[in-house]
Parts: sequence; structure tokens; C-alpha cells
Amino acid sequence: MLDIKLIRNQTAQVQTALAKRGDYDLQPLLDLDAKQRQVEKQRSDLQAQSNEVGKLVGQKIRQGADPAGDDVKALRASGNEIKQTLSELEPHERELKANIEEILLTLPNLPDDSVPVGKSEAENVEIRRWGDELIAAGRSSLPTYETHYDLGERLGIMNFERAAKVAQSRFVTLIGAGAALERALISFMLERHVKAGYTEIMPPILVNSESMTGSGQLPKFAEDGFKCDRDDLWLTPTAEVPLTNLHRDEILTADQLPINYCAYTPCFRREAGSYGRDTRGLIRLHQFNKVEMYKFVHPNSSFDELEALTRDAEDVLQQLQLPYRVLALCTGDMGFGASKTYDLEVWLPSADKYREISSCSNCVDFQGRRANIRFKASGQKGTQYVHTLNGSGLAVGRTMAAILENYQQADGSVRVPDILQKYMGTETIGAPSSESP
RNA sequence: GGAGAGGUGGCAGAGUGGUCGAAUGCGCUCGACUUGAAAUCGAGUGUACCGAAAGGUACCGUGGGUUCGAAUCCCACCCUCUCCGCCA
Repeated sequence: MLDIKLIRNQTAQVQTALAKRGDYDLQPLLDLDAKQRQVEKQRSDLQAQSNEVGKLVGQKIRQGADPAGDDVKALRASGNEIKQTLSELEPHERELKANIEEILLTLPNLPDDSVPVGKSEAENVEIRRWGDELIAAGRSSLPTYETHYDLGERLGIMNFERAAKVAQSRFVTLIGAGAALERALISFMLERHVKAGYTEIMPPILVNSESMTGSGQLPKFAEDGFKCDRDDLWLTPTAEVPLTNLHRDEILTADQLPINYCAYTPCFRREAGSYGRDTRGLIRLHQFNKVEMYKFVHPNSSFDELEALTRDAEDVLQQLQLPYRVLALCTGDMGFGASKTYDLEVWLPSADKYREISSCSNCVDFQGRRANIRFKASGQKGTQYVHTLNGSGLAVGRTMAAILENYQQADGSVRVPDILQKYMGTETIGAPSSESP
């Protein structure tokens, strides 16, 4: 959520920044704001009068006045009169506030000045690449690449048809080494992040609407979520939701910051509006696993923390020896709550291109304000909103896809990345002798 | 799901219609005493909005209501705890 004071006092700057992301007219909001403040002033003045009358009545009665006498009666009448006016102002003010809130909740975050301006993903800017030589080496050793889903089904480690029978399309069942590889990846990633100073969290993965609003999924993106209607509970689309809301409505102390969390959770997305895209394989599923990193930080350090967060995600890919590149997302491609985002894209040889595998964002105070998460510096007056960051570290299913494709061998088997071998207890998946049901 | 109890400031805990944003204790901050510390004593110690300031307004789980006046009375909801049932 944007700061209404900022919108009020620096309208032109906000307008310019928002224009980089789309078409937003702030005038209706400013009109409502002015009206609301005026009504609030009226109401609070009246309230003061009313309190005065109340006090007087109390005083008189305590001094022995007849509670039914004319003196008190007159006061009661004037109290009633004030109350009459108040009863008209109050709902009006409430409505104005609700309208303002409603608009504020639908405005996206302001892009940082360093974010490239652009309309679509075509205008994202490549920042760096890692592992070009691995791509070249792969190309020279294998003439063609099997897709991860053909490979997975051939080896009997994943099954889409049966998953569709059990649930729907866009689900997968992992079998044997497939399931083990997924689990190995989760363990490896979590252990890596814990070593790097993140505290492991296992949060609820059903969350209420307030939580979905706090992190920015609601009210605008209700269509993307799976909802349990009877309970006001949603299946988390990302661990970012429960992690943000862990500290909702809290006032932290400055010395608690930064707080670094990591969490493995399943994630659930309807993928509304993506019919026909990535219909096969592990790339776009309604349910997938993700290890998420999350930071609550001091406003002064959030952009440094974004660099650190991105490096943490990159380290996972480097340890897995998977080629990738880092993109700075342009204003048109960034998520709703982000002020600046780096995407990591992993190399998928069967498609001969890079695909998103991680997204690392600095939301600055956007979620802090929505979820009311503040901190207080000792000796300082007042509170400030914390800055929050989130990053995938990594999307597990997509990592599995990248491993299967990049590590496939001429004999049709897949070599297990060195770092995962101790988790898997094996060096190869689908060795010629292996059988599957 | 059934029966009962309860939700007050960082914590504990008073407060059942009026001057209560809220006693008291603990904690915390600053100061005094001390070579230093402990102990003791003194002062302070919630959040947000409006206002240049003085000051005003709101908040005692949440939302409504009664009243000149609500932490206190009424209604609804949420949450927590205990017992029973069910259950990994």
C-alpha cells in the first residue's frame, strides 16, 4: 500500500512513478482524501463538545443536582442534539475512509528509480550470466535434448496422466527417484539457507483473507487463488503470504532487524489466464513446491539486502551447476508489490532458452504498511514501517526440470548433481538396469 | 461438534455507568546515591489521526447498539483455555 501522505504531498512524483506501470488517475483519491479530512475535523470537534456535555452532567449530578431537574435536562437535550449531527457524520466518514482504503489497496508499488522502464518482459534487462561454458559443453556432448517431461515419464519418475485422474490437469505425481529428487532438493536448499543465516519456518499453508491482503494478493488477485469458501481460508500461492503475516500488527525493535526466514511450502495457483501455456511438464502446475527466502529489514539497508538475497538464490544454482542469467525486471513486468525485482532464469536445453526459476523482490514498505509491521528505534520517537523482501530459493519443480534436462546423458539416464548425491544416495537416475511400475 | 470459563498497556493484574488511556506490581529508560555494582530513592515509560502550537479525537478481542456519558450494560462475531466427543 502506498502512503496517502506521500500521494497527498508529492502527487506529481507519485503520478509519474505510477505511470511507468500503467494508467492510474489519483484525482478521485485525492478528492476523497480532502473530503474525509474535512469530515473528520468536523466530527472530532463535535465529539469534543459532546464529551464536554457528558462531563458537565456528571459534575452536576455529583454536586447534588437533581438528575431529572431542568439543568440536567437541558444538558441532556444539547447532548442529544450533538449526537444527532454526529450520527449523520459518522457513517459518512466511515464510508469515505473505506473508499480511500479500497483505492489504496489496488494501487501497485512505486518502481525504484533504478528499475528499467518498459511495457513487457521483452524490455527486461540482462544483468549477468553464469555457466555459459556449461551450456557449450552440453551442446557438444549431446546432439539433441529430451524434454524433462518426456524423460521423466520414460524413466517412470513422474506421471501426469494419473495425477490428472486423481486431481486435474496441471498436477504431477512424482515416483521413486523423482519423489526422492524433489525431497533432496528441498533439503539441500533449506540446509543451504539455514547455514547462510536464515531461520527455517514451517508456516500454515492455509491463510485467511487478512493475510492475503497483507502481502498483496487481495483484493486485486482473488481470481488467482484457491479458496476454501466455508472457512475464509486460502491455499497459499507462495510462502511469502504466511511469512509476511507472521509479524502482522507487530512493532519490532530495531535491533531485531534484519529477520531472515526461509520456508519450504507447497504453493497453489489457479493459473487463470494461462490456458494453453506450458501445458506439459513441471513448469506451470496448480500445485508446486517452493523454498522461499524472506527478509524483514531496516529501510536503510533494503536495497543492499536485495543484492544479498539474489546472490543467495544464485548460489543454489551455482552449487547445482545449472547455467542461469539474472534479469532486472522492467516496470511493466514487475509484480504488484515490488519496488525492484531480479528474476533468475535457468537454462533449459530442450527449449534452447532460459526460464524463470526465481524472483527476488524488494517491496520496501509496501507490505509493511498493508500488514502494519513496524519497528521502533531505541531512543527515537514514533515507529517506522519495516521493509520486506522475498525471493524464491528456488522453485523446486522447475529446478528438477532443469536438472533432468541439463544432466541427461547419452544413454538416456540422468546424472545426479554432485551436491545432491549425498541426499539421494545415488549418482544416477534411470541407470539402464532400473525398472519402474 | 457439545458444555463451561475468559479476552484490559511489554508482562502480571485491578477496574461492573461519570473526572478511566486506565490503579498497583514487575520490566524498561533517564537521573541521584556508590570507587564500581547491587539495593534504595526520584522522574519517565502505548499506538494512530487532526493541529504551526496549545490542544483535540479515537483505541480496553472485532463490529454494532443502549445512554448526556461505556473498559464497565445489550446483541452478533472472532480468538484462547478447560472438560466431553472425534481424530493424525
